[in-house]
Amino acid sequence: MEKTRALDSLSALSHEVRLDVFRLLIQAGPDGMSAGQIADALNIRANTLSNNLGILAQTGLVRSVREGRSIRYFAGMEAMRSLLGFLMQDCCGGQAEICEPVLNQIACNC
Amino acid sequence: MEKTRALDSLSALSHEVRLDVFRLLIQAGPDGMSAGQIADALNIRANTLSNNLGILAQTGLVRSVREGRSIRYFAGMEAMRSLLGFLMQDCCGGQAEICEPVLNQIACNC
DNA sequence: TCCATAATTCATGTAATAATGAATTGATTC
DNA sequence: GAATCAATTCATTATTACATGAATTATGGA
Repeated sequence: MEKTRALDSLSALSHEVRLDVFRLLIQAGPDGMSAGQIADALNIRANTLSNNLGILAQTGLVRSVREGRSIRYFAGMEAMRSLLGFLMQDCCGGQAEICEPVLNQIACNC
Repeated sequence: MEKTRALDSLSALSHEVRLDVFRLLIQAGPDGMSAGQIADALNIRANTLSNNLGILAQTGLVRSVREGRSIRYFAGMEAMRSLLGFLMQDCCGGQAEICEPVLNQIACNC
């Protein structure tokens, strides 16, 4: 992951609504949730949520699929894992072999 | 980890200087680096760096120890690990047992 | 075709963040 | 105890992000 994307990802998560949305989708797992379900669950206005979903989606931290007149959102586990990889890159003074196998397991079967 | 601290941590990392500093300290490992060494390595003014180290330190993402007239900084691996735990909490629709053992290994022997 | 629902886009006023120069605190050495 | 070096604090200015109300696009059903 390049630095610009890491910064965008971290910036996306450093906002209460977006953090709540991301964690909700993490917890929802493979089923995901529609925008309306997210708005109801977190009590957020539709346009505010839409803006923030867009910001998360730009980073890959959430993905979306249209289903009829709804749009279903999912946590982007791959983006999450590569963000963690970037943060921990060359950890511990070059002994990367200690950390990288761990990070490779964050995929979490979702 | 409570949400407020997670937001502060993510906000701290979503800034180019602070992200560079954090990753540099991750790479430096257990030896850490003095503020002056960090400033030299990243070509940052002393007061700018000091402000940003302070913001990182508030979150626990960096720790510091005075050594004579220098101050030595380290990456705060424990804070990092608990941030990841918060982000991934109750991952995958309640099947937390898939993810938590992985996160517990991020400690990375540093 | 017309209406209702789901979600997004746009425009605006407000508030939070950041970089810099100057001054200050703390620790060492002569 | 004066001088020096390392790091921090303070005050100012400029930039950026945010929430909201109103309008718009897209889909499905009557």
